[in-house]
Amino acid sequence: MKESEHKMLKFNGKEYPCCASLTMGMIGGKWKTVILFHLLKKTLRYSELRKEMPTVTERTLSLQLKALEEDGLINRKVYTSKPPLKVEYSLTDFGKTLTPIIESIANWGDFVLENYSD
Amino acid sequence: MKESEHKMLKFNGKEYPCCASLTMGMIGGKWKTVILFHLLKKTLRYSELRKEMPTVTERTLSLQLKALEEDGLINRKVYTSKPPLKVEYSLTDFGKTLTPIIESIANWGDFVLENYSD
DNA sequence: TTTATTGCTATAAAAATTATAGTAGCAAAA
DNA sequence: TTTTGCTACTATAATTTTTATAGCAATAAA
Repeated sequence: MKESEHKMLKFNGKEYPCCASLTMGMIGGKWKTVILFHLLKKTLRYSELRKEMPTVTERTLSLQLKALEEDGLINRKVYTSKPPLKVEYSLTDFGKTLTPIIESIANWGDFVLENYSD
Repeated sequence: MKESEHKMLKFNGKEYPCCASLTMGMIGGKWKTVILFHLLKKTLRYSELRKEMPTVTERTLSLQLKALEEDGLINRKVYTSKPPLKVEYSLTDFGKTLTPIIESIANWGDFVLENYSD
């Protein structure tokens, strides 16, 4: 089988070479899982997310929120059209199917800190 | 609490704002989980990995293999110093602790294809 | 009146990824 | 015997992603 004949998986108009890369295409951005991790506990406003993730730039946060929304993983709700704005982000039902993955990713981070530190 | 006072987690000389970002720092490269996914089943040579991942460039594959090695997740074994070379990559014991995460990432990709396609 | 908050966007620089081509020593095919 | 291919990569440059820094408009508090 030639390289060009490698079977590609298609989802949401994008192509992936395997099931793992499909998942990573949706949650693999540097900050996407961190966003999802915080939204797991509760709905958060833009400014609340920013406080939870002080090291991410606003541009990146905006872009990743948009990507997550486009992939149907989170909802964006605007409560007032005039300033002060109130925008809330929450997991969709589809996004909630990621819960076990996000939790195990967070737990592995804790596990590493406890067992492999220095 | 000021932004600058946000508690940072330290591991392997790098700093992360939360446990999820620590994990993603190690497996969050665009192709790292795909590499790990293939090594989960068995040890593979460089050329075998390349065949499994035809859409990744060799430079990126090399760089990500090096990063995974530096983080202690995979082993690199050279069998002959003169050409033809034989280089094998395998999971370390530490890398194997990621098994449930990598598997759930791959399974979620399959799940999405089965239940949310078109 | 100055400062802060809201949820972002504009511009430019840095970092990550991709595209393309090339290396050396050996083996098989033409 | 010349061409082609295999091994595990590296070099250079282009593109894409992420970061850094600053700024917006409306409102409210100091």
